[in-house]
Amino acid sequence: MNKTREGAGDEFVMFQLFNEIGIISQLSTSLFEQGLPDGLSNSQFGVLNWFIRVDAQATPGRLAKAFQVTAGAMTNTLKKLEVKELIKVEPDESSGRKKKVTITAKGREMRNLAIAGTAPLFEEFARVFPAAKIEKQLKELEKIRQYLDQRRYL
Amino acid sequence: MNKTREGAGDEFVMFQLFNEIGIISQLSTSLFEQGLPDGLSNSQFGVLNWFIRVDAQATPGRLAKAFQVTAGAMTNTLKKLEVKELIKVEPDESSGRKKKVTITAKGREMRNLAIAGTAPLFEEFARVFPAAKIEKQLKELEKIRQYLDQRRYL
DNA sequence: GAGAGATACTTTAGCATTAAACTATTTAAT
DNA sequence: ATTAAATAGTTTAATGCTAAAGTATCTCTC
Repeated sequence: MNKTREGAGDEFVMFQLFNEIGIISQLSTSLFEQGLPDGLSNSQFGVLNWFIRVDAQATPGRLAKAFQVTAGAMTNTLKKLEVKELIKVEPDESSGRKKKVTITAKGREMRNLAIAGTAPLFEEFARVFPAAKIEKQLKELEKIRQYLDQRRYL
Repeated sequence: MNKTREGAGDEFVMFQLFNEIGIISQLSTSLFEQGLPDGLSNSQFGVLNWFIRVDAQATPGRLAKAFQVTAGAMTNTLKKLEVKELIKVEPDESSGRKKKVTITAKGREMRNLAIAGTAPLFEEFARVFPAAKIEKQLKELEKIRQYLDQRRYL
């Protein structure tokens, strides 16, 4: 969202909040990607990490929902990962329009490299920002995200 | 308690925070842009609004810093605005490599349309989220942003 | 069982962003 | 004065994202 906006207080604060969030998103993504292995983007890492943390397989649609991006965006990300052989994409037995996506051994290695490469950054943040406060922060932001997510289909 | 595990937890929370922030940034920008006048993007609005709220003129470099984007990104945004005649770009008297950017009358009108078009959204948010909490949130996020901003030049 | 509608995914066009290479101008140092 | 380095801005190539149009497949209703 955008910067300073004139207006009556309450609305303006919300505007500032989105603004701050936009900048943090940009800066943190940029910083994070510097720690990622050669050529692996934030989005791509997200997908690999999902396979380790959530489920061993998924459809493109499920992943798109998980990351709150459009199906087109996910198609794009998956294509990049497939070319690099970090994931495998197969037709789904149960339905002709679905696809089954899984992570490959090479994908797991890459994910571990990514974790290793970015760990120092997160350790640093954990030292600088008290976890208790961050957790509170996180809960509030989750509410906002949930509202936005529900709101978009209006 | 296992100290190692605890430490790992702290880092994970930070990871989640950035994740949540990324999604909110995406969703809020998308929602915000729906309220903008035809063809005006978030970034473009940001620049127009800056001229009203901060200063009547600027160099491209100053704007790039203000929005925490690269010079190339700002060049791109300014070009779009110039084509639409919402800003005017002139050579700077004082230096041959600088440029002087100002907003046009048309640009002011467009900015006002943008404010009008997006006001309902912010009113809605102000109704849903208590301003006091948002302000606290904002202050915490500002700290994180400041840290990130300082951290990036390391 | 045929047609309408929903669902899953892909493609295209357009916007944003970064990083890095490139031009041009100004400043500083020798 | 020359030359080297810093500064201001642009360009290019790559990424990400959305929205909207397009394809194919499944499901449901009549």
